Amino acid sequence: MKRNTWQREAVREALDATEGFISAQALHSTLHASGSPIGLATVYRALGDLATSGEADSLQSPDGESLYRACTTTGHHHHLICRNCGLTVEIAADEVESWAKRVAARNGFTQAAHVVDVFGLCENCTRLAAGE
Amino acid sequence: MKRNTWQREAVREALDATEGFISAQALHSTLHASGSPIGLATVYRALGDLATSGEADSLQSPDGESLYRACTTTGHHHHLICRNCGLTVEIAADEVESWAKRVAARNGFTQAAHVVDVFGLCENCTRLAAGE
DNA sequence: ACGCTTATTGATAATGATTGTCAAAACCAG
DNA sequence: CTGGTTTTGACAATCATTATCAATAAGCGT
Repeated sequence: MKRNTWQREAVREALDATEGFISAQALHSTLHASGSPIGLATVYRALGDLATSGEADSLQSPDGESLYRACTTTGHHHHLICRNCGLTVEIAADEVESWAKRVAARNGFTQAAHVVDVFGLCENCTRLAAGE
Repeated sequence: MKRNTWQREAVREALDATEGFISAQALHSTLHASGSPIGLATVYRALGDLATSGEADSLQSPDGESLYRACTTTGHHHHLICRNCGLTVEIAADEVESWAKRVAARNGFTQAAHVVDVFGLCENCTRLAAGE
């Protein structure tokens, strides 16, 4: 059975309160900083569970860390991420969903999961970069 | 200055000879198996260089490893990767290209790069998994 | 061909994120 | 409250990758 513990709540809340993606380590630090004695391993477990149950998104940063983010929408979706400031926009992509399925099927693949993320410079950072 | 060493050549060749993506560790093992005394650190360095110079593609596997692959096509393309045996199919995706551009533009993003990879089980591994 | 300067190598230590372990504590149904 | 399990958390273990640094070897000028 799945139990409700304050730890899991704490992780969920901390994640909700976070803008953009955050690493498990960083989230653990944040929690500690606000006085929670939660253990690191527990944060990993909680994040893993949230990701599995679809309540959180996860992706790999270019340097190999796993980053997590609270899902605002319930469905499956992808991200548009500013590589400079970390701003994240959730994007629905039915178009891509069906494409991925089609391509997988055409090649005999099953259980297709996909990683579709767009990195770029957001409007703001574009301006900054231009003026620099 | 950039020097030419047999080690770098060896890595390039081993990568060329490999179907699909391979991890640095695996490539090192392969090289060792074929009698090369090349060091692990050197394989990492060589792969990093190849990736930087655009002679190789790199991506992160879902479990955090960095995978490398010699570029066969010069153009931009994506991958369909078997998560069990590593079989890789290169897929062109004009559809996705234009989608990514459109989405980025609509949100004010510039310099959009994207990561679009589909992981699944290839025909073969699907059969194996089913019979298991 | 020779030596010299300096990039490169490679064995190993260090790092850093993540996962495994397992006894103690917490949860929830009855 | 009590019993049966799940969950926690401190810490060890793992695993990929990076840093260290003395020894080696590339490629230049001669």
